[in-house]
Amino acid sequence: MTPKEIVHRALAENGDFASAQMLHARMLVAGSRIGLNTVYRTLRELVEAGRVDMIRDPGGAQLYRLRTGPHHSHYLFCRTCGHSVPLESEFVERWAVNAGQSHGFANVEHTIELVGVCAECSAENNGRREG
Amino acid sequence: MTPKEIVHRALAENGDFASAQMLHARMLVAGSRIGLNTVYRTLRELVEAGRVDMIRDPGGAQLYRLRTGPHHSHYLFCRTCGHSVPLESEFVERWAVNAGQSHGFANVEHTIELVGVCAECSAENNGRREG
DNA sequence: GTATTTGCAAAGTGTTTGCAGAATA
DNA sequence: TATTCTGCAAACACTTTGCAAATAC
Repeated sequence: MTPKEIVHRALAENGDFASAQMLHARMLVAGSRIGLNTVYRTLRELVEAGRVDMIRDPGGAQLYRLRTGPHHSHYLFCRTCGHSVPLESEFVERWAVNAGQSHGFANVEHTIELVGVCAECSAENNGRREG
Repeated sequence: MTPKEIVHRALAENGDFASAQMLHARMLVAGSRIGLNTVYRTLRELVEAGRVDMIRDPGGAQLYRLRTGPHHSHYLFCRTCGHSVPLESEFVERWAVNAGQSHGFANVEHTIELVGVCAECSAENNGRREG
């Protein structure tokens, strides 16, 4: 099995966003002999090829997830369990393009991340308040 | 001059987004004796107090900028010269809240960053193509 | 046999923490 | 004197790079 396949499989089995190191650990547990640098390299390639979406952890770490549709998505991410939901984001896409154009900016890329607590995790914390 | 004043002044003089280390270097150059950890600490406090906006560099580094208005802003950031423009973002703000609610997420925070090349930098690169 | 790919470990980057000394009340 | 704040340097987490062995053509 080539590294690319190993990484792809790990992403597919994981489903949600995971860090390179998490994915690497899983691969090792699954019996694959693969280096962390290869995982990073492959993930970078997949991101560049548009087959994987990448977001940034609140701590700054990069998290990866197999892209579901043909376009890049923005996600709603649960800070408690890590579950993520792709969003219908056509509006913001357009807003982003507009904002760039109206200020004379070229080659505008955007990063949009929503982080909260999903319904399930909220339910578990019913009696508690955070903050 | 207290560290808080030093940091605040450096932010004010810089105007645009700058990393903690850049700001620290400036302070040293300006003759202030201050530690990098104090800069980080103070910046964190200012962010928590809502007086400074923080974004993330494409490389993951944290950049800080004195907040201009009463609310947090989103910015259009030039990847070439580092210049930033605060955006009118009421629309996305609402989109973000909506997206969170419609999926049952609570305490949703958002990160929205637009990175491109500003008009001036584009002009300088007229004959060139990137990528 | 040459060019590419891989894995290990070391280096690099940005940020946070531990602790002793200085300033303050 | 007790408390808080500050700076240095070390620790820390994540990512990238250097290099030799393995693989492919």
